[in-house]
Parts: sequence; C-alpha cells; structure tokens
Amino acid sequence: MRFSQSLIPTLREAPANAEIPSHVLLLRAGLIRQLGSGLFTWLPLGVNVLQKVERVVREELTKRGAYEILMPFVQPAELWKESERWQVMGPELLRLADRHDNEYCLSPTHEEVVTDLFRNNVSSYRQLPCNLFQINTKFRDEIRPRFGVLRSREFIMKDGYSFHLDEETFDATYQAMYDAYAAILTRLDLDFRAVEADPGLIGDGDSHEFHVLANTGEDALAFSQDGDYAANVERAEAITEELRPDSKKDLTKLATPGVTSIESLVDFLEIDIVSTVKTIIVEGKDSPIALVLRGDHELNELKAARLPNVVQPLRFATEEQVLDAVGCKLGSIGPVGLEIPVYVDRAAGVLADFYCGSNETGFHLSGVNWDRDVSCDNNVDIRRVQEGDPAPDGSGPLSIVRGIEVGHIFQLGTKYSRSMQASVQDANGVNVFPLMGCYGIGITRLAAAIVEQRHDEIGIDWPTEASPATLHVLSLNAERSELVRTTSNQIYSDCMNAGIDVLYDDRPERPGVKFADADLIGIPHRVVVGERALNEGKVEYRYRRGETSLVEPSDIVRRLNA
RNA sequence: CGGAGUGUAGCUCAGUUUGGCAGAGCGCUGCCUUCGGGAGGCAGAGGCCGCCGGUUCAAAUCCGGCCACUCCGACCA
Repeated sequence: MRFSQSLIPTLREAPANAEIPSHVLLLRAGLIRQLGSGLFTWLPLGVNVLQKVERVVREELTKRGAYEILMPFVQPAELWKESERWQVMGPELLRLADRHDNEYCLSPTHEEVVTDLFRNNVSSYRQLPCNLFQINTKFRDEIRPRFGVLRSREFIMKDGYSFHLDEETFDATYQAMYDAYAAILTRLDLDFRAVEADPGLIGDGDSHEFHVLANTGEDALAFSQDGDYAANVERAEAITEELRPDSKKDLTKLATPGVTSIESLVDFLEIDIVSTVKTIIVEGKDSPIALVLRGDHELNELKAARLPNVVQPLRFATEEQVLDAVGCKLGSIGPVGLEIPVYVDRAAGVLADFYCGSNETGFHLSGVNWDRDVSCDNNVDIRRVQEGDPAPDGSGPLSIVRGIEVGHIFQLGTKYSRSMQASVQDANGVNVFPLMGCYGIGITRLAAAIVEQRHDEIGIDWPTEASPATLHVLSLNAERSELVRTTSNQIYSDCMNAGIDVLYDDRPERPGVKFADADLIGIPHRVVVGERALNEGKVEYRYRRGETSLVEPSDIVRRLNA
C-alpha cells in the first residue's frame, strides 16, 4: 500500500467530539471517519485491520467445525413476529417498510433467520450437530451511541449458531467455541478474561462473556486473585461468611432532623456505616417491595429483578408510591413495621444492633435487631460484589477490573427452535426441537478494544495479527536521492512479492512528518531508508519501539519471515 | 427520554457579552530557502458563520422555532 495513493488522512490534533483513546487514535491515524452518530466509514488502513481480525476469527472457527454463511441484513417482520421478538424488542430494533408497505427490520442479530434456514433445510438428526456462522453488518438503534466504534449503532459482528440433538454435543460445541474465542484473543495478543455472565433476555442456560481488559471498559468484572473464579459483577454472587452476633441494645427512636441519606446519618450520629442498613422500595406486581442492604453496599439491579413479584425490568418506586406504601419520605425508610414484602440482603441480615429509618420523616431507629424487632425471613443475595469480598467458590478475595465485552456465548435452549417450529426427526422417528447455542464476537468492537488496550502517548501499538500492515517503510528525502528512491522501491516490491503487507510511505514529506505518522499508526516493523545508512549500504530496521539496527536492504524479507 | 454543552475554512478554535468589511494557527496549492523527529519566507485557494423565520438601516452576534453532534443518566447481543 502506497501512502501517497491511499487515503490515510492523519490528524495532528484530536477531533473535538472524540473522547476515549480508541476513538481519538482511530481518527487521528486515519483508519476511520465518522458519518453520523454511531455511524462510521472505515478507510483503507481500517479495513485492513478489520480483515485481519476477521481472518483470525474465521481460522479459529473453521478449524473447530463451524461453517460460514451470509444472511440478509434486512429481514421480514414475519419471522420476528413468529419468535415474538417483534413485540418484545423496543425501539433498538429499527423497523421499516418497503414500497409495498411490507414490514422489515434491520437485523441486530440473526436467530430468526438462521432458525428459518435450518427448519427449511434440515430435517434429520443425521445432519446434526450443525454449527454456522457469518460475519455481517448489524444495526442496533442504541439509545445513546458513544465511545466511537466501541458502541456504535451500525457495526460488524461475527455471529454463530449451533443446533444439537442432545446436551453432550451441545456442551462439546459450546466448549469448542469457548476455546475458539480464547484462541482468537490470544492470537491478537490481548489481556482478556472469560467470565460467567448474565444471559439477559436471550436464553437461560450457561453464558460466558469475553472481555478485553481496559480502564475505559463499560463492564466491571470480578475475579479471584488466587483461583479460577471470574464473573461479571452483575452476575457475581455475594456471599457472607460472618454470623449474626447477639443483640445488646434496645430499640430506640432517634430524632434525626434533615437526615435523608446514609452518609448524613453516619455523620450526624458519628457511627460506622457498616452498622447501618438502607431500604429501597421498588415496584412489585401486587404491591411495592422493600429491599434492605447494608449502608455501604450497592444494589445489584439484575439480582433484584429476579426476585418473585418484582416487576421486570426493575423500577424504583416514585416518591408518591413510597409515601403511599410506607408513610414517609424517601430518606427515612426502614424495614421495621413495613406492611409490604421485605427482602433482606445476606450482608444486612447478619447485622445486630443496627441503625435504619423509622418510616417516619425526621426519625431513625437504633439498636434494631432481626427477628426481635423485624422479621428476616427473606434473606437473599441482591448486592453488587465489592473489591475484597470473598469469592463464592472460596478461592480467595475478589479483585474488580474493568473490561470491554467483545464476545458472548450463550445457550439458547429450545427457545427459537420451539417458537419457530424447527424440529428434526430423531433416530426413533420422533420430532424433537434441537438445542441451540449462540456465539457472538464483535469485529469492529474488537478493533477498537485492541486500540483501547494497546496504545501510548505517541500512538497505537498493533498486535501483529491485527496490524494494518506488517511493515512500514519510510523513505526519507527520496526526491533528492536516486539511491533512496531505488532502494525503497526495491524493498517495497520484494515484500509484495514475498506476500508481506507493507505500508510504503513514499510521500514527499519531511522526515519528521513521516516519523510522527509512523508512531501514530503503530505498525510493528519499521524500515527507514535514508542516505545516512545507505552510505554504508544499509537501512535501519526497528521493531516497534525497540532498538534500531542496521541491516542489508536485501535482508528485510528474510528477517520478517523468520 | 431527562440533564448539560457545542455548532464559524479540511482540523483545532477566536469573534457573539456591547449588532457595523469573515478571523488565527495547523493543513492545502505555487515559488524560494531548508533537509533524519510535525522547518522558514513570499504569494494564493478555501466560508449558506448548522437550518428556517423574526427584529433592525444593518445579524455570525439579538429573539423564536427546528436540526445535528458530544458528554452525564436511564438502555445494551
């Protein structure tokens, strides 16, 4: 690729509307341009990266028995109505009509279409298991696109779907896909974690997410430093090892004028926050429902939403609903005397002599004890785990890091095969609904996640397998030197003939400009062709930011292939 | 959708408070000098000041409406 003839519009300054490193650097290094909110054009260098990432993904999947297909991006509404997702999904599903007024959607994912394909073409258990994938554009009308290509509306994803007659073959494929994802991220030289995940609304079985670790990640991951436990904090179980001590104090009502938060209660009474509980009222199917947490803990909304009779998705009660159900304002709620269902988090349930709201505005209670003063029958896990909490499998304290979710694998069970009547005949001639698995990995998101994890103050640091090129050749002042010109042209054509990807900076720019752009773009191998070294018959070779060495021009290809 | 902010040259941004010739730096074109880490000089090109309407002798600037983009929140295979 000749720099001068390609379209590589590098920028000296960061565009004003880019905030995070991957967005800034992909723009500055000339890999992408933004068209609109959540919509991006990929320029030549960017397309190279996508193709490299796709190649790694394809190789790891096909060697594990998955076959590539390509399904339509625009899909008829009928299929989505069959699975009922037309009704269930909100405005993130972009719907449109054609000239005949028929309804369609832009596909965010392809379960319906692949299941339809399967039922129309597979009818015997002899054809199972079947594992298909595609790499295709997706569209999700995100409420708020952000973080550049990390959360865009239109994006490229590899999505795969497998069909199975029994658990055994399903488990084997699930494990193979798990291994494929780990292999992909390993080849891309990324620091990543596979974690237990919440399957969301898609399925109900096992689910794992693959996260690239980065400070800008949207997800928090909990993992034990010593053991194998790793989970999304949304999913991580919070266990409590302490036992409840005996009560020592009497229940006492305290006047606490103006105290409406745990922080102000702690300050006002000069007490330990760990001796307090907070009570949160959420909407329930029959009546509001109270959730009790230790003062320093945070509610895990996914856990709370799974409690019986809690509405899904979780909604906090309004001030009016609280006044109606409890009889006080938001800052004075407590579990004692409530006539609505009360769920107590495990950690709150082991407290004795604690402080809480009195359900009377302006007053709190001290010396409160479970069983004696208020029932603690519904002891549940509803809090977010914190740094230092014990891992639920006993493997030591948890650390919490941030990650970018690049892959997600699910067990779909028979949800789609059943709702779309995609049955096959088993060996006994009985029609059965196959088990399905679903495996996604974001191509464009992965490209951004790489930059997010691998950059420094001067630019990107591409892993070899995702780099827009293997080698960056800079010819310095070629217009003044016949020798520089012919040598760099020779290196370029030698590499092309040897199948090595080269970005050849043949522009008539000053050396400083070329060096700065090379640092920014971040291709791992660099060869500088200039008069200085050519006087000794050599060119300068450097691996990323390592030491420079002088090598024979004719030796470049051999070195890169070594 | 709620809250905050920004829209002026390809990019970064002044100018808007107090209405009066459309600006700077970088980038781009040409010439000269320089020539291994974003050079210097000279001469240029480049604008629907987001859009529509209003006020005014006069609007980038004031008023009304709309749109786009960014950030915070709710949402998220």
